[in-house]
Amino acid sequence: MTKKEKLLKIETIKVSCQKCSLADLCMPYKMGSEEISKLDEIMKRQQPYQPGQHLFHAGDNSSSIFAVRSGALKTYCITEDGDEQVLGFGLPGELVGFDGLAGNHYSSTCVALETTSICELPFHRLEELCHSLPGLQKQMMRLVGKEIASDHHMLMMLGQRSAEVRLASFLLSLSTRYKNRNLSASEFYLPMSRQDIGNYLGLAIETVSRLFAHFQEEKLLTVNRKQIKILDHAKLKAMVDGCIGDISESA
Amino acid sequence: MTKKEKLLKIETIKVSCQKCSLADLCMPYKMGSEEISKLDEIMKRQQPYQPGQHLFHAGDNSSSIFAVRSGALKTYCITEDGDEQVLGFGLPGELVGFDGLAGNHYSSTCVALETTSICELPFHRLEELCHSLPGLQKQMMRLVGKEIASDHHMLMMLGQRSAEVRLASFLLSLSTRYKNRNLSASEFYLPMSRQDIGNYLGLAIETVSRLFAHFQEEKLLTVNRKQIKILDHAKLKAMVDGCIGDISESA
DNA sequence: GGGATACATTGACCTGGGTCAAGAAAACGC
DNA sequence: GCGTTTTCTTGACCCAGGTCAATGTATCCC
Repeated sequence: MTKKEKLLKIETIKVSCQKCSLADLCMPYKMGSEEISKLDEIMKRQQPYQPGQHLFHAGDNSSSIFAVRSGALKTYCITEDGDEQVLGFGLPGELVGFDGLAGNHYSSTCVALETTSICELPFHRLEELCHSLPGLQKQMMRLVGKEIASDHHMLMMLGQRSAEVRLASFLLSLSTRYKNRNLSASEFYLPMSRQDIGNYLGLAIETVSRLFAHFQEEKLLTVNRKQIKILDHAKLKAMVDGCIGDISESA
Repeated sequence: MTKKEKLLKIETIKVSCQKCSLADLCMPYKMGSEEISKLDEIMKRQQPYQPGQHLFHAGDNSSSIFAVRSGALKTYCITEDGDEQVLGFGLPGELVGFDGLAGNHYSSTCVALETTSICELPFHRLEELCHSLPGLQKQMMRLVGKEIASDHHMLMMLGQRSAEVRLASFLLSLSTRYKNRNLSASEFYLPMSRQDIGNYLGLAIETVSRLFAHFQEEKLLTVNRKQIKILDHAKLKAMVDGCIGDISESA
């Protein structure tokens, strides 16, 4: 919301999918270079979003899928009595807005957590293109399937896992996702607040805090505000296992 | 698993999508009649599944989407330590198997709860057909979007709702779905066990039982084993509201 | 720099719903 | 029909994690 980051030099606005370092994680994955350049043509790129700025609100007419180039997003719903349920986070190379495919409007809301640059893919152009590009068609299905599998993973977490396991699983998921983006798997920055983490995992923020403290005592990791350093990946993994296959980001 | 229902006369095996009473809820929704007849051509129809018989297991090579003609399905995952998480139930006119779109295999398992007749739509044929039929393409996206929205609804339930609200919401969802199938919205049969309900809603079966008892005391409904009669739809709705928009089956 | 604001941690306490156990009532199989 | 098995209900007890409250610590903005 503030302007502190306005000075941040954004040099990523006009990069084609072809040259994008995230191509392997994103829409172009496994598509031919001719297909990718057609994809490029329909892609809209704009000024980056500022923290707190919304990509879309629940109820908005839906028109596009959004790919994250840099930064981080949060998607959530608002219940009728006004509270929020965080549905997920969007990291670079990930896509949001699939829920808009269902009808004419989004059922969720999406907001930038930090300064975030975005590539926008209009539905109707995508749809057209799907008819001529079998690779894109496949890709859309793959991504949508991944979205569904990821939701199922969360349902398992919320349905049967202890608070401890939920947080461990969340941290490992972030770790894997950063790793796939060629960032450190063991040291990373949490783009979201404790509030968001707690809400996402179905826990009170106090519980999240206490678990971080507990994990530190156990020498599993160190936390300093939003800076995480994972010390014992294996032990965290062991906590989560006997749980669920690691779905995170196997592509 | 038993054979008690084997004698049940199934007269629904060879009905075309054109004439199917569920067409408005299912894949053909809003498609032209020429499109539907092409859809019909790729549709496989088989002998009905018996209770306990599986449509697919997690890990199976994925090849099809399945539409329920009659009966009921349960989809679930198995965690590594062997317990089950119910992901949802398939009623007539609903589709399962979308999670198989992600890769080469299903990530969930699907089983018949009662004698269930099924229409099977092979992916590769669907994909081909999508290229020539824009209506089908749209429809696939719509259905997939609905699947995602429904998962999001469950995440909200598990993330923030009390046991009472979860069960009320579940019953209302069934009520709406039966109503859309021209069955009674106020009196219906639960095709799943208390175990399945509890697991699905993230509750112990004892809690489910107690809530049913409690709802009866409050004159909200009557329960007799699996037979439900809703007496005060409004009050149930009120419990759930201040919660979430009814996503059930608005199509 | 400093006061205000938002976010995070920590402690004390409490409760919703889980667990364990026993019994009732269907459904099943012969 | 009649044991057996499975499913459901009900009661007694208990604990993981929620709530409330106080304190600490960045960040913001003038």
